[in-house]
Amino acid sequence: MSEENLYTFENPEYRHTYWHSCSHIMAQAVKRLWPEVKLAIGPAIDEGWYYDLYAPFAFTPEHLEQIEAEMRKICKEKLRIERFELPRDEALRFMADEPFKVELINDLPEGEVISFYKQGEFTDLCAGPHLDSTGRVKGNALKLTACNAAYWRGDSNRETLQRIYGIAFPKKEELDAYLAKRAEAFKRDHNKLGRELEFFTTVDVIGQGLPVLLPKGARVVQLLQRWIEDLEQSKGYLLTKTPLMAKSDLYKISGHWDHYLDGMFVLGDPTDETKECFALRPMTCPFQYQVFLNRQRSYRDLPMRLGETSTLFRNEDSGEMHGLIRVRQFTISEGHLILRPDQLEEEFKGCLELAKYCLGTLGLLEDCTFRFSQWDPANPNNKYEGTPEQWDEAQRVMGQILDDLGVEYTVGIDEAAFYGPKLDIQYHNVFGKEDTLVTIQIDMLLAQRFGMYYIDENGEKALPYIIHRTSMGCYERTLAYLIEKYAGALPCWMCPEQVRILPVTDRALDYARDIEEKLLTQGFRVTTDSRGEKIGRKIRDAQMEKIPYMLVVGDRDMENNTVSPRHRSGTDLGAMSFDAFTAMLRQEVDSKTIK
RNA sequence: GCUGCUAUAGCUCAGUAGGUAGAGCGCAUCCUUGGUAAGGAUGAGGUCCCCAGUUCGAAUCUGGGUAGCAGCUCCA
Repeated sequence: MSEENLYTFENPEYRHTYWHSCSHIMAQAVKRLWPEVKLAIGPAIDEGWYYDLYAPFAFTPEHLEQIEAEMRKICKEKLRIERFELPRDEALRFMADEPFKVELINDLPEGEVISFYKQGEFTDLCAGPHLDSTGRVKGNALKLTACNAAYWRGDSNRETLQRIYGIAFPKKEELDAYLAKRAEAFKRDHNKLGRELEFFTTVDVIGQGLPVLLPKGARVVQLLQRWIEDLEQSKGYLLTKTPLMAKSDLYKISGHWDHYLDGMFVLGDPTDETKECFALRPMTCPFQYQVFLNRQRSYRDLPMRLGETSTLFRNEDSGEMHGLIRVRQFTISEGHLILRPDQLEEEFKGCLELAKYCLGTLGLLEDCTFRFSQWDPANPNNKYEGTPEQWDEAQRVMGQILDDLGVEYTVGIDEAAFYGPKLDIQYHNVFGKEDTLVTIQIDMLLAQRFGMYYIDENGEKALPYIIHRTSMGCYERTLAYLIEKYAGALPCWMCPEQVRILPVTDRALDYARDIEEKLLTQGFRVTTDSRGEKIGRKIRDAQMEKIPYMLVVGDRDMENNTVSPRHRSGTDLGAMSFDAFTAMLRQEVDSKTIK
């Protein structure tokens, strides 16, 4: 970074510092307006900053406007921002009226420097760094964007604070551009667009987290499912179909009863030992293992690759549901590979390549990153199965494989499954939020619990390694991200309606029906707009519904026996023969082209 | 689960200091219709989310649910 770029927004450190100073200005403004408000923490984040506050009232949009106005004043006052340090006891006395700050100071390790930043009458406990003056912040290019709840120290057992988010730029135009971009992203929100375009809906009497897939959504999921099942067949996977529920006994063997009970829908009374108790399955593993256990297996049977389009049920807390992304019932391209140790690396590689191929074909891979999710050795609760030695071994093997494959990843501590480490493929959506799309896990524990031995080449019983994996994650979530990625205009091959025929006048209706029939016969998804509306209206409606191709047919086409396709992007492809059109469409569909 | 906000026609929303409701778009019928984003007329549609309470009377006030949204916490 050259000298002149050091203090520009191009420099992430400067940007961070700028936003951090904004958070102090915001806290100062709040303190001026409502001195009784207590301060928690106020860091810079990827986009802007927030400050967590404890107030005896709830902040409203009107409050935020007042705070913004006061912030502008503070910017104009050009207060010098000065750093100073205090010994611990003085620091505690200085912050005696701020209980959260006191807790922070008390938690600082012995010998740690305790620094403060002062601007005018306001001083905050802070490690810095900061700008040198509040005058550096452009008052008319800042905006408080939201106010929400947040737990003190991220702990749901502690105080609920109010978190005010803000964003700022050096120039007003940049702020306006940012806000406009954000508004655009909201239009792509699958939860809004997916409902508008009739991919799914929710019904209050069905319940939270249980979306109804409407014909369009159901068709997309079916097409994805067929594609994945065929693909997995071509990779040597065996298809299974296992029950959606089982007696509690199964989950007791697998460990789900001990580690996942809160997340399960239990049918019956688990405390009544005289009656059978069932539970809907939250994962497929213990069911699919029964396929391996069906008979004695030889080392020659391995690798055994099992795949299943598997519907799962997880009893999420009521506040967790979100559109198609977080639901209580979902269907995943699930699978387990049962392996000899010497097959682990190659099969893991195969799983990773398959997932990358699937996400790449969908066009989602470019927005993905990889996370090596590990256990937390210091985790005080009983979240994980197995011994530290087993975990170290599983993570060592997985780390080795990832390095051998040259996968660039971040490490997520305490993100592992209860039975083993994971490679998570994280999708970053239009709002910059991330979610797991695909996960590939190594499990060195459950085989033993289920007694899944095979006979090795020496005639001895041996424990296999197991990979839990998915090809493209769960269908509902993937559909959500496809809607956002393409703003509803899905690639033609997975579109519920690929072609809409638009007769220019009623005279062309029979001709349109004729073409529709022929396209249907060839396996394309097509409808005819037979409404007595003018052609411009029909085109507008088809475009709003993001139909890939419109076939406008009128007298001219009837005379010449042609069709006049028009792509949803606006491209008019001109008159062509029916065969030429279907050949083009067939090519696009078969190659899964994205356009 | 926690905090805050929200719920009126298929959709987007207005409305009433408590007296059973409106607009635009959409939908249906008829007319119109030769070409790239809104042709016309007529009409049908509402337990104003649900259940209690207050009241002569509740869509409106109060309480409790349910669902949706934002975020936190948790997760695919």
